[in-house]
Amino acid sequence: MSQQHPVSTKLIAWYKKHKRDLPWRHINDPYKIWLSEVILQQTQVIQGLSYYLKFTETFPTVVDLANAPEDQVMRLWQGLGYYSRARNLHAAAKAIKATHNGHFPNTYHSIKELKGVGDYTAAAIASFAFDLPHAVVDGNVYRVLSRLFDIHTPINSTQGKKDFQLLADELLPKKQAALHNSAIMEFGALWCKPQNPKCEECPLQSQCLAFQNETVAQLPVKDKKIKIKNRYLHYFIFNYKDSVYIQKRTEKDIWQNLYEFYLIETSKPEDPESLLKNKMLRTIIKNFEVTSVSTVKKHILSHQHLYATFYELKITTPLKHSSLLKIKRRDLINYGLPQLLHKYLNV
DNA sequence: AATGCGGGGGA
DNA sequence: TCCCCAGCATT
Repeated sequence: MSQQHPVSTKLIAWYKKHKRDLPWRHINDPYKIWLSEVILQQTQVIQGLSYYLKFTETFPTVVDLANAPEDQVMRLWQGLGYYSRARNLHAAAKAIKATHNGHFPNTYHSIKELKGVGDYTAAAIASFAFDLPHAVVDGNVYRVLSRLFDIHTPINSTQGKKDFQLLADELLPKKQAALHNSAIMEFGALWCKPQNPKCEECPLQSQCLAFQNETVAQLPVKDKKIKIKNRYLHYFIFNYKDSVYIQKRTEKDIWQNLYEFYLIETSKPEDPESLLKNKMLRTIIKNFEVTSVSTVKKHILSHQHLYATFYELKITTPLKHSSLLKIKRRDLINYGLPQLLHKYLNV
């Protein structure tokens, strides 16, 4: 039986005093814990909170989620980003219904087999829902551990992932896995922050090697940086009476399985004049009246800069196009839309 | 090992 | 601007 590491003892003491009161801290339903963990992947608590409440209210059980149409799930996820999470969530719910008889898997390995569940999320669910001894390693843990032990191995390298997981495992008190995991992540989020960490009032200051060596601000080390791409999106909103036409994004690209208007994408900025002569556009519609052209809307993704223009077109005969879906404009509320479109439409 | 995937917030 | 956020899947 291993003794509790002094660092863990202090983290837990700090946690009991400073922890935030969050909805998923009061439950042990593995389904809801899973939901919260997927929502919080690469997402701050403040941003994910309302989505967690919406999802648990709309889908009280995993079977309710499994039975829902995908469009409803995507619509509910709208605005949260990383939409593969929603698709995987839905697929995993169906799998739990079909192969686990609606009963949430209760071992680390069976949990990790679910779509959208990796090392972190499997450890989180295993510990929070079943109190199994698996150490979580998320962005907070990387930061806390790299500073405490002054480790400069890049956290996104293979070696770094291995090293930090091993270290996290060593620190984990096997009989208080859930408590310890919560404590170290909350400590990273509230005290050992990326900028302006609260070193002066840190209970671990005396044993923090980075503090001693004055390397706190450099840690954690992360290599590579992504290259930003520019994309130019031209959306054509065909208005027929009180209807508009939308299409589903099915390619392996941003916003997969969300809906949008007819799109012409270019690699460079384009003038409305040249664009309206576009061949593809002309094959779809011959007669139209341009009622408005928006300003260029800039939309920032972490890896792409989008420049979008919206063209409102009035048409007098219905369109026939295999991929375009005709819906009432007021029914747009039922479809998951990229935030870019949502902001333009204000729905 | 490298890349793609959202959107919001803080400094 | 840049960085980060309770990461994961694919290539």
